Amino acid sequence: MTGVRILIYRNEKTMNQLTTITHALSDPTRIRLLAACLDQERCVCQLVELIDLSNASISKHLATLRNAGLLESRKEGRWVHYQTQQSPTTIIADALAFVQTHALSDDQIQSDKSKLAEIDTIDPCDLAKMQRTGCCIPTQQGVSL
Amino acid sequence: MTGVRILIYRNEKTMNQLTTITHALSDPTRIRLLAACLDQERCVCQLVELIDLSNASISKHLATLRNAGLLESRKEGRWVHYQTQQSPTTIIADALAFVQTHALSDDQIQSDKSKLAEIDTIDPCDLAKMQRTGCCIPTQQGVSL
DNA sequence: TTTTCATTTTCCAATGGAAGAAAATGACTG
DNA sequence: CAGTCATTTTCTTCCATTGGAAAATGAAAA
Repeated sequence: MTGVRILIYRNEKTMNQLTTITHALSDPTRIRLLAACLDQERCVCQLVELIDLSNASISKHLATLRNAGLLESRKEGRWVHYQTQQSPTTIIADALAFVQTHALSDDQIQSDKSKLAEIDTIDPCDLAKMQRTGCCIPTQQGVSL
Repeated sequence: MTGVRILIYRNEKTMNQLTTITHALSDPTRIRLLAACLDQERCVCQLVELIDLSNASISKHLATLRNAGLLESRKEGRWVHYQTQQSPTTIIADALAFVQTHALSDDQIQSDKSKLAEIDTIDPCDLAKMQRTGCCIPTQQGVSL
């Protein structure tokens, strides 16, 4: 058989997906949220605790990241858990790698890491209650946060 | 000497640079401009010819890409030539590679490639004159564009 | 079933980005 | 120097995005 068919993929939605992803990555709050979910799953109330914005705003930022395909969410009762896309296409994998490579040296992201370590020591139910009531919850190590 | 100093770079401007770059990449017109400059230097009038927007808009988009560090410009008399950053930092190199890898399969970018090949056959002075006067310039192969 | 509650959506005000027209720049040309 | 001209900047308008408050959702708990 002579002659070679070269198949060239032309995808008219490539641009759309590309700019949806870069737009999702163009906001510092969303970079912080993504970085917070890079190494482990986080529930919304943990992310609200991390970042000083209303839960409505955090929720919208998370939706933007999920719609771009960078995060995925899992519902467990009343709680929603977010983590980075576990079945990434190459473009998503590359975008996540880009953030992983270039965001972690940022001071804010570093201090977020520390605060997340603290947040991890608190029962999410207590976290949510604190956010609801605006009060601190006493823990074994004293009063948290 | 015992003890190891581990130097951790903490850069408070990392986030700023990261989002400046991703914001520059979050617009289809800017992706097209960047893609057009990936393989060779282009002057503004060539890019205006490629994309159906005012020269003012093109100029502003190019400035955004240059301010992000993705493009660099070279002035030659009244003409300004743009090309991709020739001394890229790692984040810039990664961003350019991201576009190179994921934008080229887009239909619009593909047809831009074809049109750029046509544009390359035209003397930039004629191009500028066409844009000035709104008239076509006859060429050896007939009437261009 | 009614209440509680974590999260999302809706609504509105404020901000930011993108577009073109026209003025301004800065450099060649006569 | 005056004129021409490629490009950039300014100005204004329009549309998209962000943020919080409050209503809506939907799932557990009482």
